[in-house]
Amino acid sequence: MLLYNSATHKKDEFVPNHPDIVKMYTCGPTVYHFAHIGNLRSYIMEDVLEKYLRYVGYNVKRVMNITDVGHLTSDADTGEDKMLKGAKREHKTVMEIAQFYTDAFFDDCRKLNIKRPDVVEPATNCIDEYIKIITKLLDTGYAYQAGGNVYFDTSKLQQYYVFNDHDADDLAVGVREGVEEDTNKRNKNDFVLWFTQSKFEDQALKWDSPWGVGYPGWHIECSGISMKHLGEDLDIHCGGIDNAFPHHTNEIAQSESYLGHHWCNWWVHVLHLNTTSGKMSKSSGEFLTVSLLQEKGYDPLVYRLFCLQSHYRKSLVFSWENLDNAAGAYQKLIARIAALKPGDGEVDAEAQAALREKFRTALDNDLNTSLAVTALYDVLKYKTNDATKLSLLGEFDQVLSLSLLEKAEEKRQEAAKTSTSTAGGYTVTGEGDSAIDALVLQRGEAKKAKNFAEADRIRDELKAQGIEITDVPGGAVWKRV
RNA sequence: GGUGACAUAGCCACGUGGUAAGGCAAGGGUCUGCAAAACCCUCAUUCCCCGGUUCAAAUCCGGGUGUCACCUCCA
Repeated sequence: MLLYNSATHKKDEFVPNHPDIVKMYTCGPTVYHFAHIGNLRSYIMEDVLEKYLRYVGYNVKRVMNITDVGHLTSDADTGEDKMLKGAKREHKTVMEIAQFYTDAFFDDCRKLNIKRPDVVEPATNCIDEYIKIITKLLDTGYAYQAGGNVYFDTSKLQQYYVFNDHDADDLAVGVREGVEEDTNKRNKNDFVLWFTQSKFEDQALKWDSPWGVGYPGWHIECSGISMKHLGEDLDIHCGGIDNAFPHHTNEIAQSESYLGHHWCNWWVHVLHLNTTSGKMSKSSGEFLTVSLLQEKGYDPLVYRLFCLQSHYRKSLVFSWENLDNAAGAYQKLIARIAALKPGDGEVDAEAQAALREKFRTALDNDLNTSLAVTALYDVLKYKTNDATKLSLLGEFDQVLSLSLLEKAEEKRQEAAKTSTSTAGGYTVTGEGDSAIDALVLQRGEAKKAKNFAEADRIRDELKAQGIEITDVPGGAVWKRV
């Protein structure tokens, strides 16, 4: 498959380092607050990538970190630890905050059918790894101590900027006011590998190290965790586009300096979800969470479909109108699948191969999920039996994870879970409530007598109770909506 | 200021040189007392603008304009 690589700025044919396994690393959440749906867009798209790799036959080992320490609100030495900030806000300990929001994150993932990575590793579990790496970087001259901290020396590198052509001097311009310069740094881009106790007042998370009691910098975490679980090389490293610089740039710097050789082959960056007024963030505008979508009556999978209809390398604009668009599409899609008959015919291998080809061609081209969704409609429209269609839809959904067959089955069962009352040749089908059946029968009588005012009155009355009546030949069907 | 993207119908969106996918919405029809649902049909002579290359350009090149992101915590 062709997969765009931020490091080469083009689509390259994906070939893993080892034929039997794809090593994939994903930057996980900083668990100081709920994830917003923009955060989750990245995880949805990465989930599709992982599942597609498995679908085409690769074994995948995927590792994700949980940032529960060391991620500062500023890249200088003066920022506040995000975890500590979250803990202060909610009057809890850092570990309580981490646990709570880690659980919340995976709960959101579950709702969006995002598979849990094979390895999920909190940053605080790997302190020894970081110390090992930092020690060697100091020994080999890639790092230095200053002001109690350990810094990575970017001037020791041949090429620091990997993803874009920044000029070091450009970085000075446009730096936001209020960010204090860290005078310990020898070079503007140097970053902290290890903070010492000077950063701590009375918080619990600190570890002993050769350079004093302290805690690790943010960037060292991903390098350490990746190497711990995936070894000295990596096929794919993914994350949000904002991580490209400085986070991933710094990861490459420290990892390759430590290893002495090339580290990761593919860098996959997912673009942001924006609102109509700009970038989505936790601090401004509506804080859009999966729970909020649910409160507003949306199935979280509607949001997944919304993301899949776009491409991961295009920024996507969220609006309620756009989400409604996806909601309508999802509902119709499920209804059409529910109308297919499971036992209808033998699976037609020839038809299957033709349709499968379209699906694979789409995803083989840098994960074109929009066309992969179109492939679902191609299946529904194709002139073949329902058994073939259902088998293909189920197969494609291994990758797309829209719960197509499950939702369709639910819909079928809902339709089957009904009772009927009959009077005068008029059959009422409902959810088993004789009082409501009686009213609907009354409406049938009124209709028969051409008393449409009365018929509509009863329909309105039931509608006020959240009950919807649909006329069918020889009777009516009612359900709670 | 630097860097990198993007610009296709009312909306979302595919398309990477050979007569503009798909979805949502909308309109018309079948059905219905009316609705709803379902099904059928319709819906961009044109792809931000101006030049150029070519037998052929939404696609390539040059120049504009606009939007967004990153450079600074953020997925």
